[in-house]
Amino acid sequence: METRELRYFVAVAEELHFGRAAARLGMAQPPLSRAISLLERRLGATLLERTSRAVTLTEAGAVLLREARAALDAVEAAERRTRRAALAATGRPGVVLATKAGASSELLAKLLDAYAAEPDAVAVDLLLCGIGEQEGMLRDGRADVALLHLPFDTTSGFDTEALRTEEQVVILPAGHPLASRTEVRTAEVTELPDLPLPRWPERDGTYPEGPGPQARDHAQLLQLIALGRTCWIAPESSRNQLPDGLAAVPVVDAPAVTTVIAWPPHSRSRAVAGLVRAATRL
Amino acid sequence: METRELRYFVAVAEELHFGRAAARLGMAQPPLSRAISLLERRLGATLLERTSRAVTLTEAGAVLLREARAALDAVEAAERRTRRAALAATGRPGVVLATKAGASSELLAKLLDAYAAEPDAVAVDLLLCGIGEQEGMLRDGRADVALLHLPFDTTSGFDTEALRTEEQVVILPAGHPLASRTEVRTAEVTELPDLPLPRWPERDGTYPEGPGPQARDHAQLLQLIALGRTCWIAPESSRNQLPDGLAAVPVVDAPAVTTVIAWPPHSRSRAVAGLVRAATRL
DNA sequence: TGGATCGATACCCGGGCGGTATCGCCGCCC
DNA sequence: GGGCGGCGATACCGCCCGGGTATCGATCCA
Repeated sequence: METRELRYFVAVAEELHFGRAAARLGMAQPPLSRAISLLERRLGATLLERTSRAVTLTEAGAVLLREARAALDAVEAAERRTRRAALAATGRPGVVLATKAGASSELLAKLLDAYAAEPDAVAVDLLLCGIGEQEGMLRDGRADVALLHLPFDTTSGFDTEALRTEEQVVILPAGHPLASRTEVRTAEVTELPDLPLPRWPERDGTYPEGPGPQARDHAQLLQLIALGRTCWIAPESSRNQLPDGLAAVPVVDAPAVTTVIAWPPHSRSRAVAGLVRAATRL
Repeated sequence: METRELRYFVAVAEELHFGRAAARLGMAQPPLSRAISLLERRLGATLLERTSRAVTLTEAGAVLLREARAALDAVEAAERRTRRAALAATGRPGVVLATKAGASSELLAKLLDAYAAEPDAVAVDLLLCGIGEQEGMLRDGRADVALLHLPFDTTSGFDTEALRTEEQVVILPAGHPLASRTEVRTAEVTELPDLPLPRWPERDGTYPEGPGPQARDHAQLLQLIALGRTCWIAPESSRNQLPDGLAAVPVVDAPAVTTVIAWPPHSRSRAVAGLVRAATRL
């Protein structure tokens, strides 16, 4: 199987429409139809059920869609990492660290300092990601190593080392009734009619429906809380950078957040190894 | 990048010789040379350093070799798993479980029994592997799920669930001086001049050099021990199936062996999920 | 210095991939 | 209910690219 065929199949399987898939691939519809049916013949499997009105995935098609995405990610990663390796050999070497935009910068700063102190440290390029984007970055080679936050992110398929576990707090306007409490429960926070939880943009840039205000980044969020429009549950380390006018109260039944450093399992890069070593020594 | 190019590069990188690589690929040498240099041009990276007497990998080439192998495994897995899914849809569904040939069958039997009792259980095809082969089987789709043994196997890149941890024993002829001891240390076993550890075949079928007798499988090994030609360190569960004339003595400083069930991280198969569920309930 | 080895280059050919035109099928709507 | 529109499949065509043979050029060894 060639990656071209996999790309074609993924396009059709995602669009469930040969015409649109062909447009997305920048080609005409007939050769795409042919390529798919040839693929089906070679695999000895029906991947798509077509009527002239609708295209649906078969069981085998669903399997191939999952596996093809993983395979294409691996091929893309091969290409990107090779390019980066070549660049590193003849120029400035570096390593790409993916981290959640707006996450506590304290641990990150300590990590960067500790790594910079290593004898063979190279430049660390930070890749600030939206929520849950880091895994894809690692998988397709845009990043070499990432900081993930359990249980929100999944470490599935990566090698990891746990760095720190912390409880969560709710961040409120200082004047709010709950702000004077010594602790709260999750239910009390999520059901506050006056402070609905904010809405974050999806991958496509649109916001989900709901009562909460729209927030695009960490700074906006803090502003919205200060204005008394929303509240937010966050790891307790975010207390350290809390501006005036905001209060943090422990949420006793919220799951503990574990920060882990993760890297692709076959990574043999000195830089990644160095970062991991520095991280575990923190 | 097309998988064809990756296959070409891996062949050359492994052989470090364009002629031999071309022969292995069943093609002539000139188009192979062209394909590689085209790949290098497109990547903007020198992958191989050639003199007319020797070919060596560059830094970038080494990266691509590792990544390309992983990517090709993923593509192969996509193909195999799709074929199996299609087969399962129109015939007898099944799941392939890779396990070490000659490992303790007791845990395996319990697992198979527990899974068979599940309401939607399908047939489990056993794939008996040589030492350390299971990981490759999982990676390239020849197996759907595997039983691995830490610390000998690595679970890198898979999702896992630990099933059991056990200490190790040394298996000796019953009449041997050590057989009456209540415990021994690793050094005492590995340095026995009268019972050198056996040699296992490599991937290519050849045996490493050494004093020990050659063994091909578990039965042969037990025979060799009974004959007083060798000894062997194994998990204590192997005591259960020990024939007459053999004795087992705990090795106090040998690492504990953990049996884990492992599966590819993006697996969504009902059968794999069922097996894992059954395994964790043991 | 000549031969052997090995990768690169030059040139040619055929198949496969992508394009256009068109068909066949099936809902839908007037 | 028949015409129409949307959609995937088929037919056919042209061209590019991947693979083949012949040969060159460099390097090492005798």
